[in-house]
Amino acid sequence: MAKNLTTRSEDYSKWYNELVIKADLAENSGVRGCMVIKPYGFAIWERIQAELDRMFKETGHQNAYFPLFIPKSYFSKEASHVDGFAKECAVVTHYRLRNAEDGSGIEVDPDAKLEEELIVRPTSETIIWDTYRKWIQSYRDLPLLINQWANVVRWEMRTRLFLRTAEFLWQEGHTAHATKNEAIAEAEQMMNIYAEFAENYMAVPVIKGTKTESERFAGALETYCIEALMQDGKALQAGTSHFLGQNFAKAFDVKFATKEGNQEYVWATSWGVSTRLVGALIMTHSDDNGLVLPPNLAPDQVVIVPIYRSDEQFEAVSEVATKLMKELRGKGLRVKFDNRDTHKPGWKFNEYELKGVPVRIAIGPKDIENRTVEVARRDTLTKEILSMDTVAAQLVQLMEEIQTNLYKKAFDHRASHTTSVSNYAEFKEVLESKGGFVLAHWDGTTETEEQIKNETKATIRCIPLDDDTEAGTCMVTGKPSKRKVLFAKAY
RNA sequence: CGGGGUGUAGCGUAGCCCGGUUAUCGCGCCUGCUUUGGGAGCAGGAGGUCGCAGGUUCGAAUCCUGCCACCCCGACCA
Repeated sequence: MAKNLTTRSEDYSKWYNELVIKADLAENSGVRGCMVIKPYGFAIWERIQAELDRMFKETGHQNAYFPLFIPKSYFSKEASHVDGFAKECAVVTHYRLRNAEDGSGIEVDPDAKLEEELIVRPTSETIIWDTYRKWIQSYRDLPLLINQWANVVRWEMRTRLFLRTAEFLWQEGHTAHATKNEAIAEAEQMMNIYAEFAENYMAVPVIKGTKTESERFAGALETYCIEALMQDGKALQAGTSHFLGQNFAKAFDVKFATKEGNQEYVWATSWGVSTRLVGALIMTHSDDNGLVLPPNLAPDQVVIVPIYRSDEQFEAVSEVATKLMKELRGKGLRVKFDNRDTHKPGWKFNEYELKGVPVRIAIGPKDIENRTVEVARRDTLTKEILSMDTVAAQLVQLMEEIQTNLYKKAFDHRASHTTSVSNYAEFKEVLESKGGFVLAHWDGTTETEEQIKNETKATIRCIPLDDDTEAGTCMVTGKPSKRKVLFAKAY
């Protein structure tokens, strides 16, 4: 087991580490918590990208790309924003190296000091808003709906594979609107898209809500989020969408001429999800045999493993397998035929289980004789013999079944690990004994939130947007509370 | 940055307290034969600056000093 993976819970780290290493998902490069993502892990990220990108474009967004380096001065224009990120920025101070005069190797050339330091983007609001000033003049230029797929760097003090790495891949959407309501609607729309993606593609049930003031994004007036519950009872923030008000417009002087001819500041949103989603996927569905991928997201939905002894048998099996592969692909399935002769069937079975491929098909001499195939499900670990003539249609159905089953399993787990409590003692007891989400009344103050965090390590994950709005009194202070909010220990 | 811990082959490790031939074992890797419907068996083989630099000693993986890296706990956080 790799020693250089960061984990927190003993029981949990065991299978997580095993999985990540064995499944060839990724390798920690060892450099300040950066991460090398191996091909299979990256293929999962590419699936996430493909589906999200489609959803963004279907809602009128376009992709663009902005620079990695941000001049320091841009950064200081929005005060609360710089407060939020100042402590975790990588800074470029020089642009050249030289050979050391004493021959000791390479050193930074002191003559190549930058007039103004460059910040490696921890997020791109500042450079994007500086650009938007030049792009937006009239209400006809609005709304501006742009997304960027990029890497960002946050110099975290502690890192954790997939969940918190120093450099990570993400998408960040940045939009500008003519009215406040339109911007709020955009932020809410993107939160809903994230929730839809999490639930329909990742098969991860999420709670939609808003963040409390202390958990809010630096510079935002409102932060919408989706919160998921992992198998170990800890919460994971899976995506955020921010209503930024006119803060960035004012800081970067982005005004537009209205129909009436007035100059007004635009209203902004930003929203993002990251490679953390791969972590969410792993931690939601995996079992002791490894990763379990939902069909809608799996890079390979079906893998065909040939069984054979002689070359003649291999030829015969290959022909049937290739034909089946084409038929399945014709039905829109992502299929791989693993015809490597360097590994035995048993080895392949284990490998694809570890990698979480939803369905495995084995075809051997017996099957050719009987016109059958052996179909194995990853989610239930069951096998059945199906007729070769009907298997293609049945598999399309099976994909939906597995997708639904995984979602239901995760949903049931969350349901049984969500507890509504009426007092602080019970709150502590539940956190201690079974963890998970805890719903409780809170008086709405940062002080009480802070006190609870210090005493229990639980934070308010969100103020849910559901209809359960029964009023009550705060479990700590007894002051009035409009509704119960969602607490949990979080990653 | 504070507190604890660990560095031995691609991975995981024994040896260190109490210095002494050629540094242990497993997985993986290579070759050959037999195997192939759940991680094959046998035989042979390759692979090591024992984290780095000093010191003590006839002799250091082992003892001492310094440094480096990584891991765990805390502050920070998508």
